[in-house]
Amino acid sequence: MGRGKIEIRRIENSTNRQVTFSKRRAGLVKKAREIGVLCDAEVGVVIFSSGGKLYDYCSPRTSLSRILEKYQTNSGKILWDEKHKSLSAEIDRVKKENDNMQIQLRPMEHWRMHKKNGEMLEDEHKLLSFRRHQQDVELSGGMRELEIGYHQVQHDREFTAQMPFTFRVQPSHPNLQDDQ
Amino acid sequence: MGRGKIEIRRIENSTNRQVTFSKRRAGLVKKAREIGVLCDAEVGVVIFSSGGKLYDYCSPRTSLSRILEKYQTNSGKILWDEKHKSLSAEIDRVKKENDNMQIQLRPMEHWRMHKKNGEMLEDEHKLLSFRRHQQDVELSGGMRELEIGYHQVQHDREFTAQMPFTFRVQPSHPNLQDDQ
DNA sequence: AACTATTGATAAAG
DNA sequence: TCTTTATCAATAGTT
Repeated sequence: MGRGKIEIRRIENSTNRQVTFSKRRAGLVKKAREIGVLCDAEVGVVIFSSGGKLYDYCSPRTSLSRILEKYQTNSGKILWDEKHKSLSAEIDRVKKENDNMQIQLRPMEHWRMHKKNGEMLEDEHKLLSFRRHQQDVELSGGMRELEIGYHQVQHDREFTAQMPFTFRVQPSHPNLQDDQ
Repeated sequence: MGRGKIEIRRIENSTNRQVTFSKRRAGLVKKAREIGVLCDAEVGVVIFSSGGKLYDYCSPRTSLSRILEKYQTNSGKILWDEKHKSLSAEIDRVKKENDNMQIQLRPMEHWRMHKKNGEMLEDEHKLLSFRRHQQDVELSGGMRELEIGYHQVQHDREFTAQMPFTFRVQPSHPNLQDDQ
């Protein structure tokens, strides 16, 4: 449709190609809009010029995103394979890191439990801590080295901060079973 | 272009709409193919009929997938689908878990250094751990609950909420001041 | 960019 | 649906 018929093959003249591209791109988008309106269809168009410039059209009341979502569920094709793969790979990587840490944490977990269960009253907790601390002293034969480890293993920030080291008692104490 | 001019508005007659859709869809795809060849462009077209049927076209030597990849990098628009969102969310979640564990691990690392420094012998450590564990059992009145906690240590808050109240200890215990 | 002669697309009919 | 055909629309080449 023009002053003469043309073969459908790459236009070698760069200027002509550029001009034809502009004209036909406008035509394509117009057609896309028209079929959308006339036939109540959803249309998405993406065009890259030979220079790499991007143009696109999408029916109103939707988005390329939504159209492509529909495309995937309808066609079964996955358009995001690459991104999918890299995301999945990252998840695997981080999860492995996670597992490793969990293994390292395991020895601490029983210990940490106590702090968590909320069923131990504040006083009980203090007592237990105290007794543990004392055991540490007995075992190690001194306070100095253990203080560091003690504070850190405890892991309960508030408590650790509050626990006074000045507050030592004699080596022997009733234990809970004995109490009853 | 036809036996008469038509307004560009939804064709109410269902049959006409269907027929027009078929014709114009073919026309649109033809135009897409032509601009691709003539102008050395890449074109992707996705069409959904009002009945929800999918049609698409894509320039040869590429794929919708690749075109859309290019679309994203070029436009900066994100066409993520739901799966991607959920994958990204999972990455965030696992990474946070990771961070938490790292914080928990920190004290153990100090502790290990201790060990390396030779301030605590392996046997001493084992003994201490054992005695602590024993105390735990005594205090809580059993292992069962501990096992539960063991698996859930990571999710402190939820865990606290879930923890059954069955395993309380008696309210009265010697307090440290009284001991003396 | 506009113009316009021509071809191309297609609405309606068969 | 498919084909035909009369018309309108798109656009190649020109200015």
